[in-house]
Amino acid sequence: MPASIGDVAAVAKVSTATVSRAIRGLPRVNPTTRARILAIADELGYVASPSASGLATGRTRTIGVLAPFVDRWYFSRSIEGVDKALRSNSYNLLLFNLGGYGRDRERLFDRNMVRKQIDALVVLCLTLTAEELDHLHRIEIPLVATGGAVTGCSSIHIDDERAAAAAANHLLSLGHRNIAHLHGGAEDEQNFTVPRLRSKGFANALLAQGVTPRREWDLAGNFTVANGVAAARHLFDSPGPQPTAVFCASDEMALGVLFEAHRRGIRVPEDLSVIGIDDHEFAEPAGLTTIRQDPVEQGMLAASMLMAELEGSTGAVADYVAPHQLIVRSSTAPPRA
Amino acid sequence: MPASIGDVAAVAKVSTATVSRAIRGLPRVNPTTRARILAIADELGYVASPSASGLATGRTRTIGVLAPFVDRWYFSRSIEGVDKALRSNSYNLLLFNLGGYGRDRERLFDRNMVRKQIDALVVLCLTLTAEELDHLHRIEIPLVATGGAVTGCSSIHIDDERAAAAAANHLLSLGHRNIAHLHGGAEDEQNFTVPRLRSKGFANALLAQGVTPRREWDLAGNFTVANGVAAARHLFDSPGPQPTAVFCASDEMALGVLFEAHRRGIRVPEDLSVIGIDDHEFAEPAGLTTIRQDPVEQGMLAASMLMAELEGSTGAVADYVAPHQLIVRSSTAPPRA
DNA sequence: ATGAAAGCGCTAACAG
DNA sequence: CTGTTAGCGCTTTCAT
Repeated sequence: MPASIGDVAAVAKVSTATVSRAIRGLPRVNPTTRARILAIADELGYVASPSASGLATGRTRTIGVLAPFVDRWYFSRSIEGVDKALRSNSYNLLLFNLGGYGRDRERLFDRNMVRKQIDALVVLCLTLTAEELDHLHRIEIPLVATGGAVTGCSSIHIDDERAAAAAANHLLSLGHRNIAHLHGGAEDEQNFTVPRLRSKGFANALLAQGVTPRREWDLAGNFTVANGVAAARHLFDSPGPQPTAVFCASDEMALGVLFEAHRRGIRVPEDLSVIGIDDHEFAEPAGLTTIRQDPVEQGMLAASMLMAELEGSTGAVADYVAPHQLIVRSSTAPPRA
Repeated sequence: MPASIGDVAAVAKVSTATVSRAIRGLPRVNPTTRARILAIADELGYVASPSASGLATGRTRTIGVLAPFVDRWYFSRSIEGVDKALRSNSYNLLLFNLGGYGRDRERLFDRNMVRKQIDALVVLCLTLTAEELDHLHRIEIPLVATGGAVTGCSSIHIDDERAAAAAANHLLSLGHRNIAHLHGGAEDEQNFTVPRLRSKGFANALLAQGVTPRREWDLAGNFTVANGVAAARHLFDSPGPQPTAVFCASDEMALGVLFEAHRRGIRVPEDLSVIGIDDHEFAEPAGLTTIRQDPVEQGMLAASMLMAELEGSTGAVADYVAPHQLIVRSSTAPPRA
């Protein structure tokens, strides 16, 4: 029922080839003819079938986004960014949600995905196995990772080590020496290099000031609020000396610490300073000091690189270190004398 | 380069028709032959081209999700739900993000979208214009809305009026009579019936107890934390009597109120009770009393209905009232005597 | 149970 | 500037 290119051609009394050229704005078609064709196409409500042109050209004008989660801050913001860039260029966004790490990656890589289905792919915060990368490269589509380095493909991300160091240095410069560390847990570290880098940046910053991180103040979370709360409970319940500050590898965890501290009457920043990384939507309302990064920008950049590459700009996809910035709010202050 | 059905057929020494049947598990193909074909297909890494089969069948095995935002709680959770259901049935998810209300809806509806591109569509929390609905129906694909009623199409959502009433009744039963109301703003109300329904449920519940909502305690937010903070500031800064409780039409706004109250030393629930709707990921960590709803379930249901309809179960797409439930935490208590 | 052949709707040379 | 002619890769009658 929907008008096909043949219908338009018939009404316009031209060949389908001409209609195709006219609609796609290709050269070598009389301006008058083009106008007439466009008018007719519009009237008939004609829109080229993606399947048909996809079959004919090998291009789907669709870019895939592979993410382990879609409902966590970094991911949903990145998707927003990717979409924003695609939207203004009439590209479609096909979402591949793993629903956690590990999950059914295999099925996704082996079959369904990426098989004449998308023209390019952006991988969000995921470390790919050599096999997966190989599979992806074999399919020969442009590829870019965001939110963390991925060996074997270009990526866009902040310098996590320096970002963590910046957070640590902020606390150190305020005079803190007893700093707890809430980082990503085992699962995250396995799937993702970021937690490791942030931990390293934190530890080195302390060491550089002659401060030795304490074993008992090293907590594992998994980047979620719930785990921030759990870690804070564990920390606050521990006997022995308490830290005067806590560095969290993500704002979500930091917010969890804030909630738990509040519940216990531990005043922030008077009794405890808290700093995170991200500048999550809730950071400003909560007065959380943090190291800001902008996943929307990163996602837009990733999509733009991919589209440029697809349009022929070889080399458009490249590594990029996104900026980060310390945002001081009210959750950090000098330790009590 | 990627193996095509012809390659498989050639190696198996059968026709492409047989390969097609074998791969898709259709009847009328010798078990032995099928096994051989499957083995060969696997070895060759053969996967049918979606464009080609899409062109031949008119089915894309892709379902679209239309949302005004992707990075807000309800939406990202709904997407997760839709995806979860699709994933287990090898359907793809094409994301149409409006990037706000109004935006470039026209372009989306007129061209790109929904044109041999998706088999069905789920619309998230969006009121469609008669024209848009007409356009969608004209394309004759199954359609279902989530998170709010949409005239002219089936939808899945909680009974917002009763949910709001439940929240109000909780406060009333605790003894509150001076209750502020933080609801959706103009833009939300225009695009979306939910805010109106929640406001109505709240007001009626109060009226039923002989309590008249006060004009000056009626604040407009837009469902975000930032606006919750802004509204709370406005409320707390106002001269005259202060309410003993505030009902927020969403948890995100309620969390904003919590943050601002905390900043000012207003104790919750001693000085002020706060209740929201949603059971946002941060509600439990923050101790926020709320009316719970589960967008993941709603999204899964929406996707399941659509897939069933596509598989031939006419009438599978239908209206459904999702459950809601009062979750009492530590942000509500009787008003001080 | 299997094959031959005709498309699905569009694009891409190649002519004219 | 425009038309002809092949496909793109898969599905689907209709035969056999």
